[in-house]
Amino acid sequence: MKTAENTEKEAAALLKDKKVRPSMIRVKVLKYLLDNRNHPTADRLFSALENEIPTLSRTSIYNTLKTFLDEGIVSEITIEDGNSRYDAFTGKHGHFICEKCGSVCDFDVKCATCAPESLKGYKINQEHVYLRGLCPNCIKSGGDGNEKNFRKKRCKKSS
Amino acid sequence: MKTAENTEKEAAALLKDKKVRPSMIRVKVLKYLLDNRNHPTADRLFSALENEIPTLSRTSIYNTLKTFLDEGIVSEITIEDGNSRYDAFTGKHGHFICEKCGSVCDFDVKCATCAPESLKGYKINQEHVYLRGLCPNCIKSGGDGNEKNFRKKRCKKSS
DNA sequence: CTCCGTTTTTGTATTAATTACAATTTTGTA
DNA sequence: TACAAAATTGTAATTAATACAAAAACGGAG
Ligand SMILES: [Mn+2]
Ligand SMILES: [Mn+2]
Ligand SMILES: [Zn+2]
Ligand SMILES: [Zn+2]
Repeated sequence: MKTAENTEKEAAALLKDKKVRPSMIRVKVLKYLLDNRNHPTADRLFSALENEIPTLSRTSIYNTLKTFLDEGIVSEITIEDGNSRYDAFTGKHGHFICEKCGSVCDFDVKCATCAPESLKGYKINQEHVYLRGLCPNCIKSGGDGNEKNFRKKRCKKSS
Repeated sequence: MKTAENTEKEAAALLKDKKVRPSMIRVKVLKYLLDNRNHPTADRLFSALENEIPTLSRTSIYNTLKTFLDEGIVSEITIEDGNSRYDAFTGKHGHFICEKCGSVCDFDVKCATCAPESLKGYKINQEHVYLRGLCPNCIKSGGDGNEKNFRKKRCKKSS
């Protein structure tokens, strides 16, 4: 089975592999992302780790994520405006966001969108497929999914 | 041919169709989006229209866009974090953003991503396909597309 | 181990997009 | 024309993200 120690070592190894010094913060951030495929925001990462690392600062989270992005260790999910989320799972997949509860989950993208011929001459670095809608939980708990205005609200906490 | 007056009428008709009162601001915003398929930000819309409507306020742009979103008249493109863009072209298509110059262009999405079976029980309202990379212009003008750190900068003006 | 330059982390201030909200203006209609 | 409803505006507030410089931790040479 996969123990906590295991993912910690896995994270450290992954970082060394990419020539990123495996500092405590970096390892813990990457471990969190490997253990929790919940596509956290920077703020959620901070909240999740501030107990474990009492001196942690938000700036460190942003610095760490920027390093990871530059090295291709994580990808940024901009499915929601003004709240970037991060993903360390590198396999090709799409993201679904529930417009009511804000949770983001993965799904398989079957047919590649593949570079269309109308983009000849363009260099394509990343491909993202995003779906928006309602998750089963939110469908159950009222709301037929046709309400207007279930748009993003400005709220610090989001899952 | 399509005259300026024509798109103005077209915009007004589209609004009436959706039971949205075709006020001057609403018509001009929608007309701009129909005439210019450049996926403007709220700020770009404001800049484009403030001459024509000297009393215009940014809040009105935001209000207008919110109304349009609620009525499904435009869609929001969150391809870039912290800078929503808007699109009045409702046909199914994907968006490419150049990571260097920030321009956004359309492309045809051939094969539908279509609701995957792993999302049974989910209600899907929207589908977005985003590509990121370099446009031909930016490839020409130096930069092989493999630089690190050509990520978003905080800058008011972006095309 | 100690010294010293490099890297990482932190704290604070700043930027900028978006929202909240109340006041004002405009509009449609009786 | 008169009045209620809707649209527009201005200002203040919120908040994610960045800039930047100071402090701390690290790591190799001697
Ligand atoms: Mn994912
Ligand atoms: Mn488009
Ligand atoms: Zn939900
Ligand atoms: Zn470009």
